[in-house]
Amino acid sequence: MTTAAVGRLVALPATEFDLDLTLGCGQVFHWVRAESGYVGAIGDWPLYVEQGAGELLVSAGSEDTASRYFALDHPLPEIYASFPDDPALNTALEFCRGMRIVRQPLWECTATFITSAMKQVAHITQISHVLRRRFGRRIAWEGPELYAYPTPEAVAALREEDLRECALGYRAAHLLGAARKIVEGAVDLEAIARMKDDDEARAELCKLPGVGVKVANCALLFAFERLKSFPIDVWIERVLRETYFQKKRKITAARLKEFSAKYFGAYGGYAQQYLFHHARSTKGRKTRA
DNA sequence: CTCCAGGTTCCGG
DNA sequence: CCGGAACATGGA
Repeated sequence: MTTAAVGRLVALPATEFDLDLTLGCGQVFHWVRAESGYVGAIGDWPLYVEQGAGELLVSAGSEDTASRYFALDHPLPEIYASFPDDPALNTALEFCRGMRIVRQPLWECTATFITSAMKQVAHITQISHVLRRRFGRRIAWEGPELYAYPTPEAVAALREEDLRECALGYRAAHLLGAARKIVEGAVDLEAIARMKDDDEARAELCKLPGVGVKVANCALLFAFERLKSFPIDVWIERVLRETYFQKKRKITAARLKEFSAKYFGAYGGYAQQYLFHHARSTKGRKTRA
């Protein structure tokens, strides 16, 4: 790929922004490295993006779309100041400084996390690309091949068998059922986005097959702009138990939920993602005594 | 081969 | 409310 293929680049001021962390922390799965940056789609909008010094370089004409997607308006200093002051979170913060929670398209994010159940990040990425290539719309631009995530309508029209062929396993029925409920109008993602109350939004999302509390919380955090939302997966549960509940037994899921909601505060989702990425990135490595 | 992965759903105490 | 088991697939 040449730079000419992605057109002229424009610099967006972006202090406290780390592109590698933001795209590599496991919140979004379809961006691929190209040139000195990444290419990917924001919905059906093609984009090349590159880290600059204190700025983000994006294809000309994509400034507004990119600014919103990469959440350049999130007040990171304020968010960091809101974090509880404890060693585990401080370590994660220094490791992840500049990582932002992006604003993903509603369906794309919800669907992706439906397919994420009991899957490693590498496999979630693979599934995302296969679904896009097979059932998504090809995006016209001069850069590398890009496909939009398949719409609810496109997925709803498939057979479960079509999805099983994409290595979705038992998640195929979930994704198909979710798409159909949305197409039928039984669940309205845009309406959920307008809900004031996070609990109400979560309950509505959980009406979709394949969406339980954890997947709903991921969608709320990564797409519905609910920065307090605190998804508890196997990694975070491990961190919580080992860091904040040492030696205590019989800590139920309800107890973990109650603790995390109270302890991590208004930007709990940011804290969660920093703890998550740090834990995953340092797994298996010896910690200096 | 065994174990585990950004879980959800269904079923018994 | 809580714990177990089933559910698919692939990487380590």
